[in-house]
Amino acid sequence: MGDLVRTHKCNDLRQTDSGDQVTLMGWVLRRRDHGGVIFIDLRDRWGITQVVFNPEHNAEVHAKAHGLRSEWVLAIRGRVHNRPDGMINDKLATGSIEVMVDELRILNTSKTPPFPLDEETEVSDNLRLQYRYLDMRRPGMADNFIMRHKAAQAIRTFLNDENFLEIETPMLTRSTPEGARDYLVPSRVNAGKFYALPQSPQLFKQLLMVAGMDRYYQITKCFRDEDLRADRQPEFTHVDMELSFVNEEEIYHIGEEMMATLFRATHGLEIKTPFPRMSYDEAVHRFGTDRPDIRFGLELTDLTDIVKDASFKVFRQVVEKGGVVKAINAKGCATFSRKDLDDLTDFAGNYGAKGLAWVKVKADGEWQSPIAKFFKDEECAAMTAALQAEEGDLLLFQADNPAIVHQVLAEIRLELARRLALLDKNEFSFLWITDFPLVEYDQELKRHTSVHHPFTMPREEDIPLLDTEPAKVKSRAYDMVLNGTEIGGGSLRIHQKELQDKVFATLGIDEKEANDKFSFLLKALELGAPPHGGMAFGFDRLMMILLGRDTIRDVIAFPKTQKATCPLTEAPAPVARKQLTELYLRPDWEDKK
RNA sequence: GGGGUCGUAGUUCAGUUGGUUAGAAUGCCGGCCUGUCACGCCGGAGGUCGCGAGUUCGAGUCUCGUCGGCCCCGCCA
Repeated sequence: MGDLVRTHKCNDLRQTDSGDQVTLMGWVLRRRDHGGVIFIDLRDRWGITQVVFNPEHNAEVHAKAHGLRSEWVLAIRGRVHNRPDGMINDKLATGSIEVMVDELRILNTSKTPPFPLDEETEVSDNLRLQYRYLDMRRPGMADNFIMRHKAAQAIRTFLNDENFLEIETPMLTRSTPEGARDYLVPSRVNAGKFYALPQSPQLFKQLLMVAGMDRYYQITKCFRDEDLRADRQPEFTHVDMELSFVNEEEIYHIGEEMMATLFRATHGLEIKTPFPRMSYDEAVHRFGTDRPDIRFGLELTDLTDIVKDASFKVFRQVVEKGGVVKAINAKGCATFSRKDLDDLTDFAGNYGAKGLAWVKVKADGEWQSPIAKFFKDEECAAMTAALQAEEGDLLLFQADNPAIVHQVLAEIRLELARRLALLDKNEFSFLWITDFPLVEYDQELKRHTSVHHPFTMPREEDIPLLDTEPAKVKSRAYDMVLNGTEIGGGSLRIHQKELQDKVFATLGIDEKEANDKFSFLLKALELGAPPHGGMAFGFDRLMMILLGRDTIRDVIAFPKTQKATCPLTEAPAPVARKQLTELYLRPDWEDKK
């Protein structure tokens, strides 16, 4: 750069700057060489400015500019000119001016990039991640990270103003039972012992409440060693918070105001608060899921009572075995072709459906369907009434145990919404889900497991049920759902040892194990733990929705592939044998090959 | 652990029923061009068809395996 000092960014200059001497630095976005005059679009994080090399203005600099190529890094000094009449480019914020270059310094050259840095070309994920620093130069990507920064700042400002303290918690901590698989870190100075990377700062934030910090937050990394999805990465970011001496209402209020602040800061959008609330039972009953997308209808209708005595054996036997029969009325979808229905049946199969019964409602309410013949007229009429079916509708049935019926129909409901283009990315529909069960029975483990986590407070009036019918106990937990995605959740926590012991017992964690794994928490609960509760938001998912992207990878600077590798650094990678022996690790995978 | 899909020039893709020398666009290189803004015109280079077997007179194309990307199920308190 020599003695050159940047005076402006590439989005700064306007006609009011005409005549000024300026110095810009940035990358060559495009070069238009007319043999005579040469135009370069110079790009930086802020924008684009056209710079001009004219042989009549400065022959030496013009000659040098001939050699410029894409993504070379330049410093240019020159004078701002208003563009000639009719030459104004409306597509550029700086399109009414250009900089006539007096001095050109090539700060660095560049090889031809391995893929075009425009927004249009769809480049393979592998290549993008391998050259992530180039991928991030593309305008659409750069915007994501600018917005992510703004969002984080808005959240910090809001929580600071609400008297929260940002406090860091350890990345090297201990493995705890329950939950996801841990990432483990061997200890060099403690042979045979391991740290775990945190799945969340859950226990530390509770201890911060015991410490009297009263209101804590942290925007922090969490780690879970599970298989990846479009919206799941092994390391991801939580907006984590915890409050003392609060009830649900105060926590809902904080969550709602934080979202309102966030949408104002990022989209300039006023979202409506308070958010609607729905119990877990209602959500599952009406939508088949505890994270319903309420931007559209297509709700589930329970037909179990109507078909329980029908001559259709498939439905009747399901009901006899304690299953349910539910259906969705896909309004106006009787136009679906045989292939559409076959595709939908295959789709349902992904979620455990054994089939997908369908009915097309014709004129006069007549049923066109492979199963129509199994039902009496009054049964058809009762179902038609329950589903509010009209001519032109398509009815989709699912009969099985409730878990399958709900999952299948919930997914079909979403698939129908996608096919019918009912999902508006610019609509943001928030919802609280409340009154979750505390525990559910795990058939494989033959015991109850936490729906939220083991530190969740049961509803007080349900506590006696812990001994008799744990599955009926409701918890004081809540999820925030945005457009069908769970973006956050939390609970009031247990703050008394007796109750925590009781819940551990319900989960099949005996006194020895509880003391072994959680003695530090149990001790703290006996040393003046205040009532407390909180929540955590999945920051990456939130940004993904906010930016209308289809994958969480687009809002993470250096994400992993589906196999949890990093094409850029080639992590994970082998390590030297010495490193292993230092850690008291003796690999046997070579023998196993 | 399982299902699906994709892999051809630097990039994005096409490639018929298995049949001569694997194409297009863009990018790249060279030349021309003084008002473009996805500049234009002319010319050129560029391929281990992911990898390995197999079938066949002959494989980008068919079969099997394998590696990798993506989507999904399971898993993710």
